[in-house]
Amino acid sequence: MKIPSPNSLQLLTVSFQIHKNCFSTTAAAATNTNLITWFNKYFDKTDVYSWNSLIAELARGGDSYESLRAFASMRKLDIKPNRSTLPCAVKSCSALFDLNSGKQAHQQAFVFGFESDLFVSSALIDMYSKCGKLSDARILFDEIPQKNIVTWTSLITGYVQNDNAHEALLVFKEFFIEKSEGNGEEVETFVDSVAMVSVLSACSRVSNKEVSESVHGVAIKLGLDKVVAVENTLLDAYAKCGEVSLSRRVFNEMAEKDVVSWNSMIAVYAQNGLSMDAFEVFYWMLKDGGGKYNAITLSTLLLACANEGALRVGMCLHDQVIKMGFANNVIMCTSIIDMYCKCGQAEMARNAFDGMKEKNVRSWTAMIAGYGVHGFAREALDVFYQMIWAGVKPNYVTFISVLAACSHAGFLDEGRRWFNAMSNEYNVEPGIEHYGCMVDLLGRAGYLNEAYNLIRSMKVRHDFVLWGSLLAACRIHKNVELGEISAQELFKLEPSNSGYYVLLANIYADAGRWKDVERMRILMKDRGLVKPPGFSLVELNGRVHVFLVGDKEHPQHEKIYKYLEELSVKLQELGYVPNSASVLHDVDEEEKEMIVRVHSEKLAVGFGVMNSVPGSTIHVIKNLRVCGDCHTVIKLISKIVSREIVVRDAKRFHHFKDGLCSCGDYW
DNA sequence: CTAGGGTTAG
Repeated sequence: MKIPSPNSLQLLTVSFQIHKNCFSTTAAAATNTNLITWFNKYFDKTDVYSWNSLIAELARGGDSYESLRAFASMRKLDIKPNRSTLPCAVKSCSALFDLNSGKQAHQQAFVFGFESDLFVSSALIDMYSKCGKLSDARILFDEIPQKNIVTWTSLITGYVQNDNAHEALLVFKEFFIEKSEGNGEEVETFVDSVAMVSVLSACSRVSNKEVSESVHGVAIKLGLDKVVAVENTLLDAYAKCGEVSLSRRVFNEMAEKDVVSWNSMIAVYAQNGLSMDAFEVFYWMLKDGGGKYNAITLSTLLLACANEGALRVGMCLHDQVIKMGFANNVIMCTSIIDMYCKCGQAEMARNAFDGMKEKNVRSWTAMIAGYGVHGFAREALDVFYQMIWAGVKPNYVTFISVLAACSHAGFLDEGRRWFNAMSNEYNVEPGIEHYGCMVDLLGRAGYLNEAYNLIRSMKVRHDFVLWGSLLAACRIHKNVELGEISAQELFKLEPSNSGYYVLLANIYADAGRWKDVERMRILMKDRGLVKPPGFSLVELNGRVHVFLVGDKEHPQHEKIYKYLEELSVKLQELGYVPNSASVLHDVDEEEKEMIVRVHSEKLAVGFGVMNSVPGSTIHVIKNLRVCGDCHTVIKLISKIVSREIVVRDAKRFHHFKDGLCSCGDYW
């Protein structure tokens, strides 16, 4: 689980008084009642049209299972299906991912001579590709002599949904060229908005700006660029290749926006860490969008809260989820678990998790990952064992979470065991992330050479995560030689990430190699790199307070400095000596000490202690990793003031209590 | 009485 970096330097003060603005969940019943009335009055079991209506109506209403049952009953009575019967029946098979019924329907189509009917064959192509049988879909497609746009679209969508967007685009290109060669007009009548959406969804997965732009051009030329669904997919396609501002432009230029448009824009912002923008669009949606939002809206907003660590808003959203009747929605609950974990509330996450009626792999994984970043490896592994006991098959991400949990707590033996078991017993091949966890785990335990050899022996390609983990381990275990090797790799992989230069500089500083420290400083300067400013957030009474290094903006800053001065006397009584090694040595000793003393996390903790009820837990969120000196100080503060202090940094959670930290001083 | 599409979680 990656810990997001909070982005909001503004105060996130959100009041949530919008309970009336939501989609009614009780409106659906009416259509079913109508169907039953109709059924009792007019249904003639000997009439194929009656059956068709029934099958079609059930399929439209989303009850594919009943639709298929109706088809089976009809066949039992020996009523011959006509050309309208089969497409609906096949569609229901696709919706249920029921390959066997699909094959039977295919057989029926063959028997009754509808195999080459375009409606039937399109539905069959869709059915085979949704059931993962893309090659069968392709065979069917190739056998159709006169294809129409729906046939082509079915195949294109098939490729997209089977993770081959590249091939999907090639199919579209083939179609486009074929049609353009005859005469240009034919293409215009041939491509419709559904096809356009399908092609654009392929673009969004390929995530290449030029490709998306050229398909956008095609859409404009064909006059399809003002169709809402096309615009929505286009918005997504631009976002997926990192062009958030182009997404916003598409969004702004839309004449009409539907709930998908709003949700997509909110999701784009939330996924890119622009949480405030996500909320701004949401408020705009409430005002101008008719105020109708749904489960997906809430799910994306929960992600924004998770990014910011905005617990209060997250709890309001949770409340709203319950009020709107989404509490049993698996995706929704998983978002809630994720939000609570990233807001430092592992217990609340666990409550939400235990209350779930049904869980899927992702829900289990979210809980395991959540416990992991908190350093609660025992709990994470217990959930993992329960998951296996429940018969849920762990996937690639589950094993990342399990190994990450082990690495955050230093569970070397269990980490090794699961690293081996994942491929041997569960058929999941380790990828870069799993290796990353193992490097972390070995590095933490001091097996630096073993970690180094593991990286060197890897079959998968190298990555900054691996060398980054090793570099961090070298810092802790003061290994200059391997630290230099790791840093060299990292400079090649990510030359503009200032963090690596700072880490290596700190390793040199610890070894007293000041010339090398100076060399790093000059190197950073030459490459125009600056250390991003650190800031910390504390949420208090629904307001988020932001502290920068040496902050003088916060209304209480003078009081906080005074309080920290008082604390520092007590700290020194406990034997604390300021350690400024975490500061890049570009300032003289005295100034360094000053900077360390006013690191944002110290200010945030001081503020939290001063302004909250004695005995209550303090939650702080930091955008960078917590510095060594602050870590020591916060440990001692937790003892002096008898408070539990929870700090989320860029990598994990630290639970400070009674002078100790849950990370075991390794992070 | 008939086919194909867009947004969400690790």
